[in-house]
Amino acid sequence: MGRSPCCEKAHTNKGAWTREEDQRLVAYIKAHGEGCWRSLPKAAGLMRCGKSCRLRWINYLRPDLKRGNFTEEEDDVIIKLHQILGNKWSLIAGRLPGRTDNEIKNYWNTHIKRKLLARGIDPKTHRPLSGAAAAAAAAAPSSRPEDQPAVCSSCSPETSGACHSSDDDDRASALHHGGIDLNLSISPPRETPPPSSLPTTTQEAEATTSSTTVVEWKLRTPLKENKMYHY
DNA sequence: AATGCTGTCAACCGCTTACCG
DNA sequence: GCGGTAAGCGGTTGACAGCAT
Repeated sequence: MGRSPCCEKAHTNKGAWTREEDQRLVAYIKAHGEGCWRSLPKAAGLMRCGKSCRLRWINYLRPDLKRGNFTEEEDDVIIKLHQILGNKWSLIAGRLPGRTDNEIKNYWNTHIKRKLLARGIDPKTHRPLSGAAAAAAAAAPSSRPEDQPAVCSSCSPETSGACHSSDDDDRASALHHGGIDLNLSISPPRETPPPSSLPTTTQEAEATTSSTTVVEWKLRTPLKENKMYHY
């Protein structure tokens, strides 16, 4: 006895989404809101499974998404949160308005991991690499003081990786690391960014002015911004 | 110009968790 | 409390773009 499939695979599209599919999904959600993902594809006239629709909406079409490069501040927050939370991408994403778990996960795997390794830090444990790995890292170009491990000053390198083992200690740990209040209390993720996190770039400013504008901007976005489109 | 390699990231897969009757 | 279903999550894959040779 296996799991029942999430959808009728024989009659569903897979792979990259087309512009028309995006438009259908956006139009449906704008009209009816995010409801039952399982029934949404049929209602919206999409030959996709609900999971696929949900992913497409959450990771690409949501109007409150912030596109573009991660800032140094975001990098730091991700590193600090990962040190505390581990691979809990959705929790990390919840602290970075406009960023998705998938985006952060990809960014971690492609950029931050390498950045930490270059600093001689094990991206899994956030502890300094030992032996040959450390030597190799030492030869790497980035060895500035500000590039030193994101390990709290009161933790020794030997203990930093395991110094916050208790879940009950998350809040204290958040305050403990880097001196920033990460406020890890549980709250509904993906909320609209607070006024204090107003966009700074023109594009971001445009992206927060209206949902319609953003969706239209995304659907107009050239191939470079969305290389998976096969329009 | 052609080919191979590498980096990026959207999308899929399968497992876990939450919810409901 | 139990079982079924839907949603959520994290790991992985694969297509594409750009760079190096």
